[in-house]
Amino acid sequence: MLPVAPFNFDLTTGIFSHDDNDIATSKDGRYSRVIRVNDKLILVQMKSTGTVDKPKLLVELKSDRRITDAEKKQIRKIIRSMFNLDLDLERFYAETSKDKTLARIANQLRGLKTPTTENVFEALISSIVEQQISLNVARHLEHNIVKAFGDALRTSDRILWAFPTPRRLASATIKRLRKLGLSQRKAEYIQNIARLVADGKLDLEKLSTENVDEIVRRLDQIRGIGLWTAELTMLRGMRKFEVMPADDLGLRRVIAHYYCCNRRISSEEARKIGEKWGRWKGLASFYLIVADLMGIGT
DNA sequence: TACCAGGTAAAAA
DNA sequence: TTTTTACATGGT
Repeated sequence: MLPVAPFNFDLTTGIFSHDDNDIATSKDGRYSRVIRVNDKLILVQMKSTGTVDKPKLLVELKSDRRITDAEKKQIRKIIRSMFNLDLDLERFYAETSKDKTLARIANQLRGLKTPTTENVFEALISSIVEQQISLNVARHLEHNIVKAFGDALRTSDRILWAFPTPRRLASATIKRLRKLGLSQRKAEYIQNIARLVADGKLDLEKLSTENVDEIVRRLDQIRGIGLWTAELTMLRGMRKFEVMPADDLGLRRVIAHYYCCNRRISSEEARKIGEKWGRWKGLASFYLIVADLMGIGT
């Protein structure tokens, strides 16, 4: 499989997958995760056989059921979309090169592509879980949800989990969700949204083809979704690279770190700083967050 | 021990 | 209309 260059496979897969992760693992240069196609769980294992500037991926599929050619094709499409393999990063770099701080960071993170969730539903539910609480706690809760309502695939040496379907979460009781550590409210939000999606009353994939303002307007009408959640969902699940979640405390902290001498800044100030990134506000934000995470560029 | 953490909706003012 | 408060839980 050929990604659009540049693409740094190890950097991209390494950020959100670790050897001890139960959803996506990265070990010895090999990235593994489970993808769901036609209700079949398929283990996808990938490794890089190219370079950042001549990227090439080797993809292996495993399942206890037969995988049809049509499904193989579908999986390749999902992989291309999950790692944004068709995204041309050179355009992002070129169009934001006037910002020397970002340019320096981008140079060090060259080839980093933002991961997109397998479907919008996953991005939305995760974002709701992450409201207000620390990322550490949120990771815990998401883990609980996946293990309670997701599906497991046994591999030779471990168990990997696929994110719950809307149908499964729609059938979850509030009591059960609360037992996982969610607040009463979040349990209600999640159950409600899962039901809307499962019943076909909310088509998130279709919504993602709309423009940003329309998506915010529509999502904002749903209980439990505000601007922050809508923006995070668009960035993580809808490939809206122009969207910057400026209300986000973590992003504001990171922007303050690189642009405002660590002074606490408001979301308005963050948005103002983000203006210089044009249609790449979201991707630029992602780069800054990763840079901060890795301790790059002071 | 309290307080904060990558918000939101509902109550109160 | 604007401001305050409750909410779950792990870390400090």
